[in-house]
Amino acid sequence: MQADQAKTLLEDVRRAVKLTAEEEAMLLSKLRSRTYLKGQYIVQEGDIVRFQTYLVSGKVRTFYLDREGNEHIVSFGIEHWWVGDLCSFASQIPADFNAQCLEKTEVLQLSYADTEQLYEELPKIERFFLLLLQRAYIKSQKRIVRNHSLTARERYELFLTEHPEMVERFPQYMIASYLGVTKEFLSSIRRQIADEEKKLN
Amino acid sequence: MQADQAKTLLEDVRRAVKLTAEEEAMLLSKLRSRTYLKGQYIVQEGDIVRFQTYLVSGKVRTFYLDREGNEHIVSFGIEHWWVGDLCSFASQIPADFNAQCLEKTEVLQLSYADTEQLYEELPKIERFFLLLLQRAYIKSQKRIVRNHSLTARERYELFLTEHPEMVERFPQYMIASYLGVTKEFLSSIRRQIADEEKKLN
DNA sequence: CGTCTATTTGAATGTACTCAAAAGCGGTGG
DNA sequence: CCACCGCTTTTGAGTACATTCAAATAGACG
Repeated sequence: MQADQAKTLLEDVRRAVKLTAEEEAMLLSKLRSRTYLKGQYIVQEGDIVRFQTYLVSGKVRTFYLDREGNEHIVSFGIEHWWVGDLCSFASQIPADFNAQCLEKTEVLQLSYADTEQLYEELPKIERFFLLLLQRAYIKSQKRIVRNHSLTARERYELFLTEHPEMVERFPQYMIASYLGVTKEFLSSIRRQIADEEKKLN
Repeated sequence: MQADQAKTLLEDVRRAVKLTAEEEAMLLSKLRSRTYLKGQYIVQEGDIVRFQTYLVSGKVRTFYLDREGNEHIVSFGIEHWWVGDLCSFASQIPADFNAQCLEKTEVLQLSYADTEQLYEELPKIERFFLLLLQRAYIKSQKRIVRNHSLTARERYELFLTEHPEMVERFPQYMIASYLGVTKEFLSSIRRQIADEEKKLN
C-alpha cells in the first residue's frame, strides 16, 4: 500500500477514532490496491463478496435485477465511499447485488479474513466500521420514510439539494431508478420544474 | 437486574459472541428493567434518546409524522427486538421518530454512557451490536428494494409469509402504513385475494 | 458524420389514493 | 343482556400520480 492512496481513507478513520502510528500501519498493511476499468464489476450477482471496497477515485453504481430483468439502483458510490453487498460479505453468501464501475475506478480492498483479524486485534477499527454502519443504516431508514411520504417530485428536489455532485456525475435514468421512478416520469418532472421557473421570469 | 428477565437477551448475545461469566455479569449490571403501560411512549419525537431498549415482552410501533400529520410506521417491535431511534441515540440529537407501546411492555435499557463504557471494556459487546446493526441494515436495504420492485399486493403477500406473528398482533391499518399503502387499499387487496381463493373452490 | 446511448414527448393505461359513508367488532354500563 | 360508544375494517366512486409503449430528438464519442 502506498500511503498517498490511503490518505483519504486514513482521514476518514481519524475523524472517527484515534489510532497510533503502529495501528495505522497495521491497517495499511492489510489494504490491497486495485484499479477497475469502465464497465467492470466489483461485485456480480451470485458471487460471494470477499472484500470490503473503499473508493479512492471513480464512480460505481450498485444495482439489482428484478424478476422481469429491470435494473434497480440501490446506491451510488464515489470517492471515499465503501461499496459492495454487505449482506453477501457479512454472511459469505452469494450476492443479490451488482456493483459496476462507470469509469476507471481505484479502490482499496480489505478481505473478509483480514477484517476479522483487524476486529480482533484492533477494536478501534471495529468501532470505525460500527460508526460507518450506523450512518448507512440511518440513511437507509430515512430513504424508506421518504419513499413513503414524499411524491416523486419532492424526492427528486431533495436529492438535488442533498447530492448535487451525484446529479452531475450519474446519468438521469440511473437517478430515476435510484429514486424509484421511471426515466420518462423523471424527465416530465424536470420539464414541470423548468416550466415553472420560466413562468417566474 | 433479575436474571430471568435478561434470559432471552443473554441467549441473543451468546448466539453472536462468547462471553465469560464475569463479562455477562458486567453486561447485566448495566441493564435497567422498566415496564411501560399500553399507550405509553418509549421515545417521543423531539426527545433525545438516552437508552437502547430491548423488549422482553409486549409490542411497540415506531412511527413518524409527516408534514400533513399522517403517521408512517417505520417498524414493529416484539419480544427480543431492540427499538428506539438509532439516529437520535447514536448522535444524541432530538428524535424524528416515536416509539409507542401497544400493550403492557417490559423492557431492558442500556444508557448511552453505559453503552460507551461497555464498548471500551468489552469489545465483544461492541461486536454484538455491530452484528445486530448489520442485520438491521440489510433488512432495511431489502425493504427499499422491495418497495421499488414489488406491487403493494406482492409486498403484502411477502409480509404475510415472512411475519405471520406480526399480522396477528398488529392492526391492519398499521401494517398498511408499514407497507406504504393506505388502509383502504390494503383492505381492497385482501378482498381481491379472498375472492380469488373463493373462485378456486 | 454516423452510430449508439440518453433524454424527451405524448397518448393510453393502471395502480394506488382521497373522501365519504357504512358495516363490523369489542368493550362497558345501564 | 342489550344498547351504545369508539375504533377498525370495508365499500365504492371519482381522481391523481406514475407507468407503459412507441417514437422523436438530443448528445456523446470515435
